[in-house]
Amino acid sequence: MAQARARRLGRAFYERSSLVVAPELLNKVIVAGRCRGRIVEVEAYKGAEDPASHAYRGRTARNAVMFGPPGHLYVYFTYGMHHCANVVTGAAGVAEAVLLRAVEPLAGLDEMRARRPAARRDRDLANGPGKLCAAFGLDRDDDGVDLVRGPVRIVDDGVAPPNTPASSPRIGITKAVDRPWRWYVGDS
DNA sequence: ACCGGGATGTTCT
DNA sequence: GAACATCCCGGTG
Repeated sequence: MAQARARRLGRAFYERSSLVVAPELLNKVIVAGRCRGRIVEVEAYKGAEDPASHAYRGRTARNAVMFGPPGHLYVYFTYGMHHCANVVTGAAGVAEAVLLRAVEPLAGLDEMRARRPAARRDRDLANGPGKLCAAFGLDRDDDGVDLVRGPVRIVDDGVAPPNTPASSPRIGITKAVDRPWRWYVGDS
């Protein structure tokens, strides 16, 4: 079926609370080079009010991008092996971000398979925060890239977010585990 | 299918 | 020195 032309999200989209931006990122498309994927799972983190956030105890070298202007990528390295990618939201100086937890591959699957040899099925290429960074080739070099003007981008291709996205507590954290700040596309 | 443990190195206490 | 916004493999049922 015909699809509206993809349009890059503007700065204003990101300059809002992570709790608002997170569910709206569902069904948007992340693009890096030839690779494209539909965002199907996200989590919100809110610096000062959120003990689970990297920014909770203030600015450090690692989390500096979270304190910068919205619409940039915050990429960090963890567990000695994996990278995770976040979309920085909120005004400059407000350390909020949305973790990209899962993406459904749309294009560039050959590149993704080459970078994710452990994935047995295509659906396993990017269904996790570390996996999607590997599949799309995101690493520390992408920390701070501008999603509005830079090489990695997030676009709206005409597929609306779910009207009532499924939500649940966040995953893989040990603090503030009760907050239902994870959203996902139900049938994915 | 589900569960348990090990890998691996940066960051912060 | 501990914790970590994770992933993979090999066990068992």
